[in-house]
Amino acid sequence: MDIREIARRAKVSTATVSRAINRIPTVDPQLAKRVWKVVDELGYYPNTQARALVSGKSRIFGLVVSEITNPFFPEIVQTFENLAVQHNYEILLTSTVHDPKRMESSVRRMIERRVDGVAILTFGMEDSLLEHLRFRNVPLVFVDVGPDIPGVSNIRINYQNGIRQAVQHLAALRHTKITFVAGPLHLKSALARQDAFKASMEEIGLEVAPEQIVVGDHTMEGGMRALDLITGARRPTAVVCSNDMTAIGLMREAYDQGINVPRDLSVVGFDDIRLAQFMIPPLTTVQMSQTELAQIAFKALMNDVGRELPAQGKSEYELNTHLVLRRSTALAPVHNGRIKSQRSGAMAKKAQNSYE
Amino acid sequence: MDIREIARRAKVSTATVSRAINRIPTVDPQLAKRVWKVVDELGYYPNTQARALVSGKSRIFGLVVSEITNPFFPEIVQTFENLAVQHNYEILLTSTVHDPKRMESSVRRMIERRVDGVAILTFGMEDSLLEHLRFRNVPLVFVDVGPDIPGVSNIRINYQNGIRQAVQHLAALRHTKITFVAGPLHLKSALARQDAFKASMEEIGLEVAPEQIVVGDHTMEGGMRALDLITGARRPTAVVCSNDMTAIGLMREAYDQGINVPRDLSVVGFDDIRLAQFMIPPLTTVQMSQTELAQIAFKALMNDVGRELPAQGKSEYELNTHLVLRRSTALAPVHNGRIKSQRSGAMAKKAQNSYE
DNA sequence: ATGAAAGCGCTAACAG
DNA sequence: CTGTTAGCGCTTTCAT
Repeated sequence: MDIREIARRAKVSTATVSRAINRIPTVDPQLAKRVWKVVDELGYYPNTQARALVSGKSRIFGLVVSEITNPFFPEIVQTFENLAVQHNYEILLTSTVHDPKRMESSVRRMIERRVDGVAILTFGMEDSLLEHLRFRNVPLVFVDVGPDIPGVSNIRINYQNGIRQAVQHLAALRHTKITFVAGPLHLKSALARQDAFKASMEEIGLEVAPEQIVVGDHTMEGGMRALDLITGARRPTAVVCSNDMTAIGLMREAYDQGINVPRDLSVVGFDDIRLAQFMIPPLTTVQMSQTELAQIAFKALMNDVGRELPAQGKSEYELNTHLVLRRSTALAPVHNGRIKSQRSGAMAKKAQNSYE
Repeated sequence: MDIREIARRAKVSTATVSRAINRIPTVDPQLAKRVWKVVDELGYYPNTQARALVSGKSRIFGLVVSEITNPFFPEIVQTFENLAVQHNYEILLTSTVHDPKRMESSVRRMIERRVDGVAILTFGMEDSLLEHLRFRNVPLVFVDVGPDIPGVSNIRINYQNGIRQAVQHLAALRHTKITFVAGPLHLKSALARQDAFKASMEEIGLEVAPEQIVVGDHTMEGGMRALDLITGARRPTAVVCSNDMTAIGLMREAYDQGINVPRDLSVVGFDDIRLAQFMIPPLTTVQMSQTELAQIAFKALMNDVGRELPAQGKSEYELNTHLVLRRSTALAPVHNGRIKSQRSGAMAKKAQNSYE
């Protein structure tokens, strides 16, 4: 069943069917109705491949993520998909699973399907691959790691704001020995978070000794291992993690070792994945809205689509971050005498979102 | 840049280029090499849309889920994607977000893109929509809810095995008042789990009073609400949840109310989403392997693809379930006297996977 | 306002 | 073994 059959049955030309279906206003309402009637009766659906072939537009946006199973992404993918449906786009989702081969095949698949744009959320991509995409004038949007190339949109995350709030919150609770569990430092995003932490500490005159930074890997397992790294001789009373997964793993290990969060150890995460609020205790964390991120990325792509020229200047977008108070932080325990330390839980509950 | 340009530069016909690219063995190695050289030099990628148009195969599999953000799905999507890459397929991921309109648009998009098969993981789909797909002879695979129609593959989940193990585990820990938090009962999968629970209780002579079944909605929020429903007059000492999200919400609420899991209340989940092991305490749950599920679904689709006839008989697949012991269950507290009750944690740790 | 026909990039007969 | 050519299903000039 194709457009010709519809044309035959509606006794019009294929051109008219095409026009009717595409709601071109110049077609006679009578004819249009006749066409739609046949279309509905036969349950005809236009062939997108054929349309794409002739129009040169696939109406597909590529979405490259590191791993779909990373809780950070599903929210983004869902929002992106919602937007895609609204605008009659499809998404081509690929994951690199931290494998250069997969990254390469990702790009190849995008090109072969002739995507109209690609959002890269993988925290890092080889330049040579990028070239293949740029070469074909595919609109691109990067988060955080975008190169400074015209025609490429970048979403800059303001890590500093949220992390400063986290550090100051901890300081206000009288913590002075605050450790940071970093992510893999070859990732710009991980490095930026670490830098933001150092800067925030210095701002308020707190020194950051080398042992106050331990390197994790942004996984829950890494978070579990990280706890042992920080519970050495000079154990901190608070720890800021480079992402929520790390914080979750760390809290889980703390539980195993009988360390009570937040009484013995305050924990702050980063990202605010949906799960954070369901942790025990609910995780205080720096929010970087996944919904907003997806919206910005989609908008950036839509904005570049249809532009003929390689898009004159690069576009920059910014996404802010801020602390969300929950219950994984408390007043620093009093050093000697083990006085019954207070939990900030109740307070935090009332003050929730006070930084928003 | 198209196949003609390659042909021109390699001084062969387009047919030869096509053959070379598709690795048809009959082409002269000399020519093939010449073709590949040009292809690499120009960075040529065949246009999938054109290929699909002429071959009638899109090499796209549709994947319909309820919500991408439901932690149950990412693992499935990732596995499905891995398999897809291996077999040179793409996945078209759509979510119904529990909205009939979205469900409908899902099907429409699948058909418009001419997918070669669809895996439906939404726990329920309207028959009329199904018809559109069947009408076009699109291979279909359902989980659990599949209709008994020839040409449709079904993956049947054996809920009974896992839930029986859960109930018997609890009984062995001397629990007699065990409550079940069901999911939305209009879902076959939720109903089947509830039935399995009832049957398992009866098998060992434990009665299930009406108040021992409360209805949740398979969300964390629902799990939180469920706790209040069960902590009435005759509070149970153990609760089995219809899915892990419910269990996670319930544990979170228990924490808020000062109810200690597992000392005061044993909790068992269902699904074994990855998060379960990172809960505090790690959640004992019935595993229904998401990886296996995805593999079976993919295989079912691959198996039906290329078949000319509407696939003679329907294919049935089965997926088993089993209990994974972790640390959210313990000996039932002694009723009077509040004797220091033992945690089964340590035991469970050693006995882990004993049911596998 | 409508129709005839060219052509998007590729594959697959068919001929040679 | 290679080339010529006819479509795949649709959109879009260009005539009418």
